[in-house]
Amino acid sequence: MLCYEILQEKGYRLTSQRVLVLKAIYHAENHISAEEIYEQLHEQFPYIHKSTIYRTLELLSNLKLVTESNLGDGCVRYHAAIKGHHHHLICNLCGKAINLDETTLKPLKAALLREYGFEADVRHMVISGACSDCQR
Amino acid sequence: MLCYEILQEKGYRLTSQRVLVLKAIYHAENHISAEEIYEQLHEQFPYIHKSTIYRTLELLSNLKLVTESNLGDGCVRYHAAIKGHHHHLICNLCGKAINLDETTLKPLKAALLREYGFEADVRHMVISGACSDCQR
DNA sequence: ATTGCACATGCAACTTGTTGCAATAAGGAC
DNA sequence: GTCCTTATTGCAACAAGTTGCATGTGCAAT
Repeated sequence: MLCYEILQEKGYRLTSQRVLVLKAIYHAENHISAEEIYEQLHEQFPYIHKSTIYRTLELLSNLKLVTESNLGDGCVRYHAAIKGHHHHLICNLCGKAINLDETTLKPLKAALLREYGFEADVRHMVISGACSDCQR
Repeated sequence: MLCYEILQEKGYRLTSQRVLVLKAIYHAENHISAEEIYEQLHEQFPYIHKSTIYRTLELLSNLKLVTESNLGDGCVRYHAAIKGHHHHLICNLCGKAINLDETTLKPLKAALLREYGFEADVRHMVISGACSDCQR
């Protein structure tokens, strides 16, 4: 798996804890929170410490191997960067998360660059509001 | 001030703590965090408890009297809703926050409604990326 | 002005995430 | 395989925010 090589290339060590965190993220169906990763791993491998999970996620995030999203429920969720980008529409009322197609954001990205010279990183984009079911 | 009436109209009590929190938010130059409000008020009025601040902010936010924004620095910041909406472009590199004009978001809002039936609440919108100064 | 009651507050215990530091172990040199 | 260096980990103390509950207080009725 490429990620392991990227870690080593940059001089980071390939520890069993890091491999386990990467696997957990890659095998997760959807976005997964730090706490979910911790609970999942700690059950099988009780020696793994909470702080290690958080520090590993910070590292992987800095290396762009995983993507962080704050879906507004109070915890940051992680996703394997190699699986591609998602954007989310979060319903404030029922909590549903709708995956958003990248093309919908392209005009905005272009407008921000044109008008503000701002290179938007839409990987982190989360838009809250009301989904079609929850509107009156 | 209208806010006090809105509180009472909905059956909430007008306590000195709530008045002080509202004032702090209205008099703040920019967005202000819960902790800043707490420190500011606790200095003058030591009887005010941390949990009261957090609960008051949650209430005011639910009543749409204040707007929450997560600028990505780890804490939620508050802003008086009556002062109007801001949107932010946050630079991942230098941390600068650029105010974003509402008109730039209108096409996106329309597209989300058209394509997903999603009524986006752009008051909470924060877009991260790289500002013009920080791009190579 | 007084009373009663439900809402709001203060408090303390708790949860969740962070940090400093000593012990451990990855991985290169031999 | 063994040794050495230093990044990484586990741990424990800490920080920030949340929650349950007894006490206090706004405010409506009298």
